[in-house]
Amino acid sequence: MIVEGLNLTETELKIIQAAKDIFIKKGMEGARMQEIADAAGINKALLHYYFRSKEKLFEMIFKYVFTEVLTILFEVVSSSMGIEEKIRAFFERHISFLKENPYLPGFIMHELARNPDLIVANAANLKISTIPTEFAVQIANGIKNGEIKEIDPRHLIVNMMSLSVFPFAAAPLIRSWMQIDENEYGKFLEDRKKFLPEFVIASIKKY
Amino acid sequence: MIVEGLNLTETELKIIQAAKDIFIKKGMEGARMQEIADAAGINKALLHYYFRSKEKLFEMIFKYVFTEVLTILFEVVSSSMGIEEKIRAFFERHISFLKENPYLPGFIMHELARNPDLIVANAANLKISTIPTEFAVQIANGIKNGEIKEIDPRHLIVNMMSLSVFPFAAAPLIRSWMQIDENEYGKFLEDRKKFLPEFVIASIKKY
DNA sequence: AATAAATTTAACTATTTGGTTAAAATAAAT
DNA sequence: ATTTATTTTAACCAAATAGTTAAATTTATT
Repeated sequence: MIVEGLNLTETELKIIQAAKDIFIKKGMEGARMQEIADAAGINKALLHYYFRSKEKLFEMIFKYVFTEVLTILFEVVSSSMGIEEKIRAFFERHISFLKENPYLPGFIMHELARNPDLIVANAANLKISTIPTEFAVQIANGIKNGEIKEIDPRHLIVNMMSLSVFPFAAAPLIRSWMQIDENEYGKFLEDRKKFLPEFVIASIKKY
Repeated sequence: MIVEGLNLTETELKIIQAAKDIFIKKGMEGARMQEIADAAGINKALLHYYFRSKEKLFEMIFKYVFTEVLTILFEVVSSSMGIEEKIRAFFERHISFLKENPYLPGFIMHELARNPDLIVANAANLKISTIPTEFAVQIANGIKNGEIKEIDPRHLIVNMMSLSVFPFAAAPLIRSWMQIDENEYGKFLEDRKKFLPEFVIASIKKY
């Protein structure tokens, strides 16, 4: 899974899973090696026996998580659907993914702020910039055909990301404002799966 | 400024300003007392002489920053303008504010994830939930009058926040994707001041 | 059974860091 | 000039934590 291709011991897997959870929840600086060892059901010595240092372990986890996020993120956008269908699919899938990984947005943003070079090192490999090109072309065609308004595809993509991600990154804040519990907030997020596509489509469609 | 009402020594001010900058950039756990002392141009002993502990200092800074953000955030929303005017004013002012405090969104989100109780302690005092009520009523009226579509005001507000805040919290990521420098990204954000109001208005207006 | 590999135990090192202390030095107030 | 408040110096303490080590123990391989 995480290590490209090859074989992973059961122990290595347990470590990686534990490290992923804890790093994502607490960040690189907040995470404790002892805590990771405990969560993996092993001891610190063995943890260092498998992964030399906290940094190495973190970099590996970050790389994997970062890749996973970007994949989910652009998978739909670069698919073969029509624009409206694509927008609907994006929010459906992206919000579902974030519901299962609610701490992910906060994690990535914080680690990015702490050490922006993490991207330079990772993003470079990950054909980031090339993936959404198809979508940009699609938008351009839509504009030509008169189906949609003249719009900068970059703004549109950033908007879709914003609308999808922010409510997860700011969840406790928004919940406190709305004065609802986690369960109710889950419904609110579920609502958005239907609401957001209409919101976005309405704003770019020509009448 | 930060301490309600009263007199602040020049030294106290220097400390508070330094602490604010460093806490916002590095977070509570990432910040170092030595670094704060250095940035304030004093020494650690004096820093502790004024502010007993890191926690006390942090809590004070957080409280202030949190209040500042919420104020800016809801100031426009609860003003006396019409809906469209209000939406335009919101993005104009909010994006301007964030441009001057680009690390703020990441900071607040991270600290909230780390310790959600920070809100319970702060948000309670800050009439958070009451402020945007006017806006909700305004939306409700707009719907009745047939000016705008039926829309949950909560979604609208969360959307406006998302569109405004996310590009700052995820700046390094987006910049890396767009392959542009800080200056160009500044222009992109400036663009959004005009683009976002149209985007939002188009999606809620009835035709 | 014998050998090798994986895991635990537990004590230890080194470093970082928040926080303290007491005395000396400087600046401000009277 | 004398007293008081502020600031520096610099050594120090205590706690947390990443990382190491070597021996013992368990588990898997042959």
